[in-house]
Amino acid sequence: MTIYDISNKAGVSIATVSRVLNGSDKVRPDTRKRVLDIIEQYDYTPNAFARGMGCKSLQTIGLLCADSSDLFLAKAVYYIEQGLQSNGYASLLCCTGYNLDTKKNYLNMIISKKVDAIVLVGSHFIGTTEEENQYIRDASEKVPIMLLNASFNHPNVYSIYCDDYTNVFEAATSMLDAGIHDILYLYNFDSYSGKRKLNGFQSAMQARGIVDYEKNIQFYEGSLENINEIADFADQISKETTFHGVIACEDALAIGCMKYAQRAGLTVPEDLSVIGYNNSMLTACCTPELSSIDNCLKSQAHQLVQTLLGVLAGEAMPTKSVFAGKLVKRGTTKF
Amino acid sequence: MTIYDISNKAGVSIATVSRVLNGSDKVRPDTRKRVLDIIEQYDYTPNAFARGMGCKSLQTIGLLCADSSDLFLAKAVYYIEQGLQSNGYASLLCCTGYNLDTKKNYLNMIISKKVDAIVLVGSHFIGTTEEENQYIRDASEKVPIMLLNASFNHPNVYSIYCDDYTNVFEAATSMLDAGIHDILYLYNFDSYSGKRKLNGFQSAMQARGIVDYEKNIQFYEGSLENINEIADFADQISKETTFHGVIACEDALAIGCMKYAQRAGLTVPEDLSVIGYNNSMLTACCTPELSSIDNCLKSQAHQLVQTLLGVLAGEAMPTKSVFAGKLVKRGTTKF
DNA sequence: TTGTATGCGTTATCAG
DNA sequence: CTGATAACGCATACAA
Repeated sequence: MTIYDISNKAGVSIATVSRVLNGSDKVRPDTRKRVLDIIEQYDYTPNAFARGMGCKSLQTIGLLCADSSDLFLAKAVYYIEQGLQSNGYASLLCCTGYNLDTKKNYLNMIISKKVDAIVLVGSHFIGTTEEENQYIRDASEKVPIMLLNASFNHPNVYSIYCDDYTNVFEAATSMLDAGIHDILYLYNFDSYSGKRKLNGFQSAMQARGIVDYEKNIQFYEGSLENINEIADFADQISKETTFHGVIACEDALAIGCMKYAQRAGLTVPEDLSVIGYNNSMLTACCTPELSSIDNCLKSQAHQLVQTLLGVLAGEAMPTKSVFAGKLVKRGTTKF
Repeated sequence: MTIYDISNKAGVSIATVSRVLNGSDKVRPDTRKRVLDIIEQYDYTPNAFARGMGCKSLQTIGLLCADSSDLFLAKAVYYIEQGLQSNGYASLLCCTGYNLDTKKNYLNMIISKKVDAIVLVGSHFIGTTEEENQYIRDASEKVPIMLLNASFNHPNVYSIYCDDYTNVFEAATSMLDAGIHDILYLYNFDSYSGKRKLNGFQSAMQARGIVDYEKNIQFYEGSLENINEIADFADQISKETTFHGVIACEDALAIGCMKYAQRAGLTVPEDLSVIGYNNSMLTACCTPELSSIDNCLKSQAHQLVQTLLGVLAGEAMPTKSVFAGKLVKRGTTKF
């Protein structure tokens, strides 16, 4: 079924069919109805590729996400897709994995599909060196780039993120204020956001004149899926250093530490205070419930969609939208 | 940048450029190199739409998933995408939501993009009536349809699933054997898989001559994200009926029940035995750890990809691949 | 081994 | 309001 078949059966030209398809008002009502009936009858759908050749907007946004099975990223994707969909945009979602070259390839691939804009979901797409980020600059020449939970200064790149630095800084400071000076900082990514969080921790330690805190900064490279493995890791650490508080850059890491505490016969929060990050559903799964930093993902996603719509409408929009997160206090902290 | 620009700059015809692009061996090495250099230099990527017009395979598979933020579905998508990618296929992922019409629209949309096959991730796409499933039959006329965690009899439709019926039947029977006769069955979806699980429970009850078990079958319609809301729900139920065992069709529901037990001062598993479903990371997040039915998602995903590759290669492949799940016993059961 | 010409299914620009 | 026709960028049979 092509537009030609429909035009034949309806006794009109393809131009008229095209007009009906695209909602032009310059079609006589009865002609329109005749065409629509044929379309309905033969269950005709225009060929997306031929349509794409016309070079106009396809009302499609490219979504790039490192790993759709990550709790945080999956939720982000969900919010953004819903927001775009309710504004008439379809989403093209690609999971790139964490390899830089793969990310570049996917980005090029998705641009070649003539998307109206690209959303990079999560901070894994921003590297540290100029060179690592060149592919983003290149892409921004062609379409607007939206960043969720990351920041990057460049024309046609819009950043929406949460002030992770301050969040961790304040959480760490609260813990110090509560008299806990030996804090374990646990992280699992060197992404943009991961670095900001780490810096927040370091600054808080320095500001209070804590020395030797570097030995309590630990990188976990396993999977977040495996809580018991995280607990093992915490157990290992406990043999080399002491800590009465934990700040983790992911809720799963924090819960792994709670499991370690339980195994070691420690009581949370009396013997060990724990703070997670993302304020995910995991916070309610453990006992006591996990205190966690909320980086207001939902608001970020909403702001991202609004900004994107504005950009596409040609309006001037803020290149940076920064949200303040907050520590949601539950049972794993006593302050 | 088009194929014409490249051909001009390289001093060859577009046919030659096309051959280089598509890896034809009928190009002289030095010619190939010249073309590749120009392509590299101008960072040229072929237009995906023009390419798609040629009507051949685009090495792309359409993935439809109701909700990418669902823990189980997100993981399924991840496994499938990885499997396809490592076999040279790109994935087009769409999150449809749970509305039937939306699902139909997405299915048509994705078919119009000339995918080589479609994977319906999760059992939410299979309805009970002939009519509800007509859209799947229609789609199967055009491309192979792969079902993950669901079953549907129709030519060109391939089902990969776990025997949910037996899994729940056996779990319930084990609980009955352990002397627990008042079992709460908690579920949140009437999907294909949801119905099979429920049937398994009902059969087990009937087989043992348990009467009045229907009042202990409860449907939870809230979000799985909110564990405390699930606990509230369980609390409500406990006021109308008594139960010393819980079987839930999702780990999150089971954990909600554990939270209820904790609030009510009940000890798990002494006062209440709990079994979840999916054997997800949540099982390790609670105390005691949750016994859960493993529906071997990873194996299902692997089998799906292998079957799909076979189908696309024109080989005869099994229309049904059924896996046996198993109960992974942890701390919430004493049998 | 390389080049030429045609078709793919739309949209958009003209005429009428 | 409607129709004819030219792009759009690429793949490919057919020629050379």
